[in-house]
Amino acid sequence: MTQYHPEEIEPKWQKAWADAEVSRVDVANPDGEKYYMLNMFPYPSGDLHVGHGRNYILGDALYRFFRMQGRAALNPMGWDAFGLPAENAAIKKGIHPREGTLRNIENMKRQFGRWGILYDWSKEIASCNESYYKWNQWLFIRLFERGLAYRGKAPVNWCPNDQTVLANEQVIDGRCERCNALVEQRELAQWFLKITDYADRLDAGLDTLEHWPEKVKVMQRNWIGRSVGCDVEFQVPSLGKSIRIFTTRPDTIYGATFMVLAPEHPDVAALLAGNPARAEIETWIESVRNQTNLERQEAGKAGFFTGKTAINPFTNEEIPIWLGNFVLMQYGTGAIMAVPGHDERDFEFATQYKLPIVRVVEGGELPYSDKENGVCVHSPLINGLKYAQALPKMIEEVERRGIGKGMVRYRLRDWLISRQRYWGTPIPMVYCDRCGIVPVPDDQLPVRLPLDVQFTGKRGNPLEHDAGFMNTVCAKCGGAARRETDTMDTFVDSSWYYARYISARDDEKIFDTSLVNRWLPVDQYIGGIEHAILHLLYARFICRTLFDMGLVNFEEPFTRLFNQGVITKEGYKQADTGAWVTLDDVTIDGDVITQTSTGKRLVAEVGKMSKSRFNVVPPDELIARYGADTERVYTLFIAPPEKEAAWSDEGVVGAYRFLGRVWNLGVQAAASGQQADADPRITRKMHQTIHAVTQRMERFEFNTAISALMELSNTLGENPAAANAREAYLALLQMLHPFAPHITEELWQMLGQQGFVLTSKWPVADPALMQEDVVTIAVQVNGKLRGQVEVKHPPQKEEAIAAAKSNDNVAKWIDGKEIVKEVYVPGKLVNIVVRQ
RNA sequence: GCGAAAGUGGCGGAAUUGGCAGACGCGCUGGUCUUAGGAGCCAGUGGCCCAAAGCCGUGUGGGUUCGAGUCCCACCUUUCGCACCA
Repeated sequence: MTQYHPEEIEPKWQKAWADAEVSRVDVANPDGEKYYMLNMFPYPSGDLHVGHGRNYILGDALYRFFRMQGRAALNPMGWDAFGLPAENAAIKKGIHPREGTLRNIENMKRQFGRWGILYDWSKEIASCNESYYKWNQWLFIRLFERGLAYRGKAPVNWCPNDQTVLANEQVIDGRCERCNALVEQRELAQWFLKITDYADRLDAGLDTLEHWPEKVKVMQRNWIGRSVGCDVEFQVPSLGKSIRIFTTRPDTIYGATFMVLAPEHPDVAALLAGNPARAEIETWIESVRNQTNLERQEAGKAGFFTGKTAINPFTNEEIPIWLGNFVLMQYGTGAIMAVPGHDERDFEFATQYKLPIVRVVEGGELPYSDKENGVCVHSPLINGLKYAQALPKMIEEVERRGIGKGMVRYRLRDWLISRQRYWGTPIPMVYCDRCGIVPVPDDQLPVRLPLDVQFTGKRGNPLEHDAGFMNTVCAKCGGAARRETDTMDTFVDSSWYYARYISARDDEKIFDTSLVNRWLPVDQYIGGIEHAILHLLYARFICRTLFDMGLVNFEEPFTRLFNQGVITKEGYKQADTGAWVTLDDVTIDGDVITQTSTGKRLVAEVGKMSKSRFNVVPPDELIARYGADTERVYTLFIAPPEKEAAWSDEGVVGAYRFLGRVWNLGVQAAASGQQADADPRITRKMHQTIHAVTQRMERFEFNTAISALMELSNTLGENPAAANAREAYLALLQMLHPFAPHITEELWQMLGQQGFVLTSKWPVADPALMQEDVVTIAVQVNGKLRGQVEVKHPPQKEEAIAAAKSNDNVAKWIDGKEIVKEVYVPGKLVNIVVRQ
């Protein structure tokens, strides 16, 4: 009997699919109803492990399923190819970022191929290629023209030793990860995209995303942080001006007993004039300035009285103006009215500094901030009202008096896209002494990244030392000018790539609007939860700007979103130092785990696969031993795909055995054919399985879809020579194909079928044939299971109850007792209730 | 602290609307084939006494119901997200 040799058949079918260009889609003339599915394009880090595989295998299984369902499925892939790691490798190992990146891309493409994943490579894109980043630059200029790209000041992490800007992840405990120097904060002029202009639309749009995980929408909503309230001016007589505050609770304004400003507030200097403690306060302000928000919070609330007062416009009382470390300059106006009776933070501050606390809302213990039930008191204009009525009334009054207006504010800040880095899209702007900031004209795009540069890791961005790049002429006046040396955040690259796939080779325009409108939005987007906020929010933002430019006719780029869970595996670390240990250095003896080389005690910890934990499972070895089909089946069988799942080396064997059994059934069927009589169990099981698997595929229940296929295979194994086994076996191959594409193609061919399984038509279940002719009914007495009876299909109530009562064991429990009630659940259960 | 999700055999996990808890697989036990088995095949496998019968059993405690893993209330644990945003 022929043995199952995955290493022989897998390359064969990978080549056959490639030769037949099975995954290529003609977007202008699709063959069927479009289905655009997309895996988030990866950063080409070089080596994929089985944890990464989950994402891509899942996508490929869906892709194959939808194709077999007759959809024109598009499944493109590309590379998020710019970014810091490649530049770090250039500094550390002397490999040019481009060279390293291209090499990694080649390897990852090879790995995708070995997994049997079908992408339409004719549409491949890599963000580091000119043909892509040219359009990134083009898009940036369009945003600039619309006032959505602007320059502003922002602090950066600066390493004084290396003379360079550091990303947050390069700062470890406040020090440079490379040279260990203390990192400073520096203010630099940088490019921003005005995402805040779209805050309201991005927030409202979330409500239309029915097929997104609730979790992701909540995270985005929190990030946008929409708050409705109003601004109010408080007069400061000693300064002869007013200070503006923002509040979401103008209904509590009668309870505002003091005011607090952020230490960075512009009026602080004037307010401190004449304060005897001024020097001390200024020292404090300086120390707070150097703290991050987190450090401020950990320090606890602190503040100082400025010595000046403001007038509460509703009580007309003088209230003290304080400075406080808990008030943030970046939000609202950097100043608040403090209502300690009805705000926990204000309450804490007031208690600490013995400031007056008054109640203006009745309903509970102070601080009381319940907006649902609280009722206003001591607030002449709104007494007796609840928040819902008091809020509009107070806003109206504030506006009538001309001391403020209703406001909606957001926590969302503008998107800082400047990176003082080489390996990214150059921002296509020029600084001219005469004309100021001038965009590079479209016909001069792309602004190319020079390839011949030195990577030292010192003196900042290599582009700043490249005279050929820096020096240019102004497009407006023709005079000498200097190029922008900042490059773009790679999230810009990924904010619109899903549209570029449709026109990946178009050199004339960013994409073909009519084709993009035909294929987008993406029907199914698949990726990790780590992109729940930034990538997905930026993509939604840029999509809206494209909509406003008339380039697309939809505002939401991704109709359905799926976040796969991570794959974990146990790693081992030293109990005392916490240092991770390689697997080959671990000795396990019952519950005692020791490090072989040192004899130290180790502890096992299950976590995400990563090189630093030495717990990655490389697919190459696994595939060499069991084949890609086994890895695919196991990966999808291991757990529901959205859940975290622990990889088990033993578990893989189960998938391998299953495929081995499917193989043996096929070999048997091909050799002997079917001589025995048709087995009605097989036909029933086949239709039941088709029904179950189809439904489970649609619901992403791959683990139970596979278990249904195992059941069908087990049923076939009980009677492989039945005359109807072949038909059921072919259906099994088709349904197994999305999970195990290679073995199913081989067996399909072995059984003399024409064409690919991939291009065959997904089987359809006949409900009439699913029906069992004998129905097993569970019998309970007083809700406890006491027996089972069989009745003919279709089951009748009277018949079922009569059969139940005549069951020996059941009779034992009801004899001589009064029957109170007989419950019948059609086709499933009888419950006889007797008086005890 | 706030918000969300989840707690089921030794393990991963099944169980549309409340209706036979533990499908499927791993592991384990026994058998079989074998020079050999970390391969294959067959059987068994929630706990309590070997079996039958029975009793117990889905984080804990209550409740609703003929019937609860599923619904309601309170609590415990874990994971994730947010965390001075006025």
